[in-house]
Amino acid sequence: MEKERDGEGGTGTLGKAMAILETVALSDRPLRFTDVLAVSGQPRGTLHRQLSHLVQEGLLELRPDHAYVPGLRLLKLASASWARNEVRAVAAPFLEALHRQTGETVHFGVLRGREIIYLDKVESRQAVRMNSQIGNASPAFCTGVGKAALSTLDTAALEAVLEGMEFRRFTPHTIADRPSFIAELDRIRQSGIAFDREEHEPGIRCVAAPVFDDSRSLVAGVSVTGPAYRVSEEQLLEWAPLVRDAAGGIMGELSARLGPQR
Amino acid sequence: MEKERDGEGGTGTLGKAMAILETVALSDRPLRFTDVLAVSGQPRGTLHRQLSHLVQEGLLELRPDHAYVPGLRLLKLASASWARNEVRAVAAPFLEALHRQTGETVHFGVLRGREIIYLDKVESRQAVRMNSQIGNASPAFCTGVGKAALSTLDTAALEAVLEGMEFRRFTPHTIADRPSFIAELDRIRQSGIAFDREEHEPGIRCVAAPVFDDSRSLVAGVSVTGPAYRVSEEQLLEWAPLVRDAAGGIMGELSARLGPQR
DNA sequence: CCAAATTGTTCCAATATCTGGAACATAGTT
DNA sequence: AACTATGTTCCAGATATTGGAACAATTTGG
Repeated sequence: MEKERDGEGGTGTLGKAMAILETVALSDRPLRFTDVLAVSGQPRGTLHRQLSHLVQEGLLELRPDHAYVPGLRLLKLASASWARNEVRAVAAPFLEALHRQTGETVHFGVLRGREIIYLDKVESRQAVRMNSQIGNASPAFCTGVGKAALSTLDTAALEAVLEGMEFRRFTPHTIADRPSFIAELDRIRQSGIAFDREEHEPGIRCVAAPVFDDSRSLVAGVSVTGPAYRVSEEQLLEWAPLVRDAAGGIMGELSARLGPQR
Repeated sequence: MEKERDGEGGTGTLGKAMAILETVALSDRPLRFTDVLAVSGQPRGTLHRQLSHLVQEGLLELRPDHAYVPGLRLLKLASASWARNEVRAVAAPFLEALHRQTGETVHFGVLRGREIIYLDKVESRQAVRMNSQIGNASPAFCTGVGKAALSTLDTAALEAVLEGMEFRRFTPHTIADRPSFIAELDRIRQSGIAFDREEHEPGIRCVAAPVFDDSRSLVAGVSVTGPAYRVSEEQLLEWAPLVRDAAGGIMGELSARLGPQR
């Protein structure tokens, strides 16, 4: 058997189980046993038992056609994770205010490694439902919220994140090399505002501000997003102070509410 | 070491990890190490490593004040689970139609053991956000959706669910004993419609219809819910056909879309 | 201010659990 | 029917987990 794989794994059995769970859950199509086998690189017997355990625990479901799909137990757990998230609860009223002021979509996401995980979203005219965006992970380097968040890291922490970051080019405007990206972060630090000029999705612009605490145990961001045909770059500039105020308000409330007792 | 505990566990390491995760995630307050220790009944060293693993995997987070809270990785996984749920996707348009017809809140949930897990919810006038209800689990025996779902089970399956069901009395109207409940299910089978007459929450009424497939591998329900002051029992009766039609529509679409290939 | 108690963390031999190769089933195909 | 691809089970050997006890850090009380 292999000795140690370094980078990933680490948590023994649980880590392997989670790796498989994520493979299946984050795939965009149902995977059959053989599909997972190819990705995981584990021996058949082993993988079979691991998948069985995941199914028994309700984390995966095995459909009659032998395809594995994410299980409902994940939903139950996540609903708790979301409902009890203190940071999200503190931010919510500020997000709603920002939405009323701008009329456009407001996002709130936290940095996790090289990704931004969206915790909340406020937008208008749309049937109410768990937005596909919430819980979604996007690359940090090409989103407004992500760039704002990254701009607050110190040199060491930033280096750790940049190390091995894949600058995938999503649009012609994506900042897709390290020197340009570092220059961009400098501009963001100066102004306290990050722009996304169609860097992640064509036709989508956004203005964002960072939300963080002293120890950087929380690194997040707020943004206002809109379609380019409706939201000019001048418009983004006008909204910048509002976004910065919202971010400031959230930080003030956080230090007041969470600072004392912890 | 203990040999076998029967009832729970079963999946070895993973099962134990999930039990702890659930303890922490579903608790209504942040638990400290000792709190978890008391509930889990495991030795300190063991529990400590298990919690560490969960934290390393991002399923839990350890705050500076030594309190464990649900981690963000759960959100990421759940978002995939929700977005890719085929049944939910099929049901969505019918739920929206039902909401337009009634103007009240529409729920869609699937039966999982003795609980209903809500997969979707459509309601009006409310800021868009992941509804706290989605992913939430409610007892099946006292909700409209739950009773509708249970009414479709055969004797054996129903017995398995009733076995050990706790008929907690949530309101004065809760049907809280087995004979009455079985009689209620008979009525529901006759009419194909379940009512919740303030049985789960005071002041909340609801009318529901079951959604299921031939093999009962899917057992779910749709409902329309409203406050008693606005929604009379006569109103519920008027809506019953609409709810039944929505349920029928979902089932038709399901058998058409999922039947052939699987 | 120091002692005692509480809470959290680390260590390691014993052992339950997981691993993985191979044999065994079960579809699906020619 | 023979063949292939796919899924499932088995068991000796490798590994991770267990749980008691010792250790460290924090809080409480005299």
